Amino acid sequence: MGVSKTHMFSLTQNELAQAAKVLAHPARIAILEYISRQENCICNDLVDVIGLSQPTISQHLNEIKKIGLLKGTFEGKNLCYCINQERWEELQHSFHVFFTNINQNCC
Amino acid sequence: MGVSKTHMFSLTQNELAQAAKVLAHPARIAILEYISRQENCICNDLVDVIGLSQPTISQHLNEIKKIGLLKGTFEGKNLCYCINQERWEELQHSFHVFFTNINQNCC
DNA sequence: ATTTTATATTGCAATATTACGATAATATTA
DNA sequence: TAATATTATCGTAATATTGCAATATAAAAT
Repeated sequence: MGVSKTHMFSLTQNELAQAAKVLAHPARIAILEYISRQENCICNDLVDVIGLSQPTISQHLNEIKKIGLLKGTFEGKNLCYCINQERWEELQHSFHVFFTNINQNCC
Repeated sequence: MGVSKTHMFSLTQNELAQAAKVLAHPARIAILEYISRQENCICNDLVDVIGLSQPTISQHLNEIKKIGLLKGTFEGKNLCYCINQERWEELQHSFHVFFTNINQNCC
């Protein structure tokens, strides 16, 4: 039907899937990489760098924000997006656990 | 428009996004976790375990197969799905590089 | 050869995602 | 205050994803 039956799965499974969904678009990968390269974290040239329209970039940023990966000032001019280090390491850990816990000794 | 403008991004960015997309559904996380727990890699009870219909499971398995994460026998009865260890470690490495290369010293 | 068992494919409906133009909102600058 | 610059939101169109019923396919068992 197009609706993910999230209730059938564990919280951990859903959270990992949701994080993966945010990374599941090259624009969002590119945005995260670009923000991380900025010294001063003023990211108002994101539109020019990525090459998508301003509303689209805004939408992607919102997806990234929703899982808590960005922190900083979000209002007005000269807004300042930065990677939320704690959240970032949290996700990194989740992916790491997932990848290392998979047992591959078969076949 | 609903089409990802993949041509605007690097191969690395697209590949990571594509891998993330496969992990972006709790059913596929659950499927991978279940397969990895099986000793003998005979996975014909996946439908009962996951709780989605057989066609839906088949579809999800196909998504996982498409990025080379599964190997084994794929035809007929008693088919045998297993994690492709090499591919798995390749993806693990890609995610690891992505997570560690992000510079967070800002704000 | 027919039945049984297990997976794949097709077709369709419902929902989600991606993208952008138009416009609104907010803050800075002149 | 008016003009400018920057981001957010709304509305809409196109495409993708998710899920299942129905059906097809393939191998094994009877």
